Amino acid sequence: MRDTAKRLMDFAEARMREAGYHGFSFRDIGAEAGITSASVHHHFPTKAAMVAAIVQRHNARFAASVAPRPGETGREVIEAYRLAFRDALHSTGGMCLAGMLGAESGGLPPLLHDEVEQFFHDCIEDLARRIGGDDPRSRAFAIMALLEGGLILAQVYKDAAAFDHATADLSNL
Amino acid sequence: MRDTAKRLMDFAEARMREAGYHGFSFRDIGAEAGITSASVHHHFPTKAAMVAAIVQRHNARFAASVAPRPGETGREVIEAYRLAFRDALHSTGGMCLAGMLGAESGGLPPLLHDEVEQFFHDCIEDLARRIGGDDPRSRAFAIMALLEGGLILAQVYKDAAAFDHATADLSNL
DNA sequence: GTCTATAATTTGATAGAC
DNA sequence: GTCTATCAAATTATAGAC
Repeated sequence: MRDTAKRLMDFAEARMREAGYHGFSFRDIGAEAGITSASVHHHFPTKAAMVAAIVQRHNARFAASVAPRPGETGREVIEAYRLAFRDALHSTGGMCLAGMLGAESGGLPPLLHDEVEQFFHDCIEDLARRIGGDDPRSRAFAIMALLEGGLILAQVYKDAAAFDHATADLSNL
Repeated sequence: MRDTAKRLMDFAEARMREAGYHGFSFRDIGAEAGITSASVHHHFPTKAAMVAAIVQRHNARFAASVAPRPGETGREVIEAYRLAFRDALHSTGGMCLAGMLGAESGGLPPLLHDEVEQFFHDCIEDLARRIGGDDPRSRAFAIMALLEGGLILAQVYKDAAAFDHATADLSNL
């Protein structure tokens, strides 16, 4: 069933957000799902293809979680992004998937790098359109940088509060 | 000679800043230095020990590069940090070593995590003491997050200018 | 300090039975 | 869809010669 594929993606994404692309093997996540690595290959032909599917799902989910709301202010848009990152941190933990793979991108298949770049491109263009104010594009870069860096601090301190400290003043950017 | 050990550390650090802890093997960096992996083991007993030495060197170098200057203002301290990150990006490229390993820390030997946490602890305490103003500790978190996230953007876009866009307004934090 | 040789393990992946 | 069996390659690491 498609359900097993979804569970495998969930396990793999969780491990990647904690430890990166090389942080899981098909054996690892197969064991979590109760199947062998050969069976994982039935659902995904290669590791790169599996991770590509996971990144696409991640990008779509994130876009949906920050969808525009009628009458929103610039500060509300920024706060929506902050809460989207914060919710992911509190629910599944670890880094933003795109942030992790972006950091590691020097050693990843090019296909993955393109999907990761798409995530940042979409977020920054979306923010720049919606936040208003002066030089919205540079501020969009700053917002994404602060959110991603805030997740690194939470990862280092193993404490989601570090993200809150780092982003407390985000909407004044 | 100790010179070979230093060159091996340089090669390994460069690869880690681009691709993470799993982004190099002893064979890789041995080949860059013109020796075999067995010879690399003569200089460093294990990969974890080698990376631990590299992180310690990185932490010390960074601390020296942002050493206090008499009469400095808070804004000058923040700018010194920004330039330290920017110089590293322009010279050797890639992520901050501590930022990369911090992101990946869920899959690293505990010893390495401790050294990475030490880097962030030292930076944040140092910033909090020197920047002045309101709530310096939270602002220190924000500064480190923005700098680390700015490097992720530069990595994703393969363009150091992304770091400059993200951190243009850093000293107003 | 460096080499050859090799061990032990892990990994990504395939073939073919059920 | 899942299994057993297996493969080729890579990785970390060690032993011992030069």
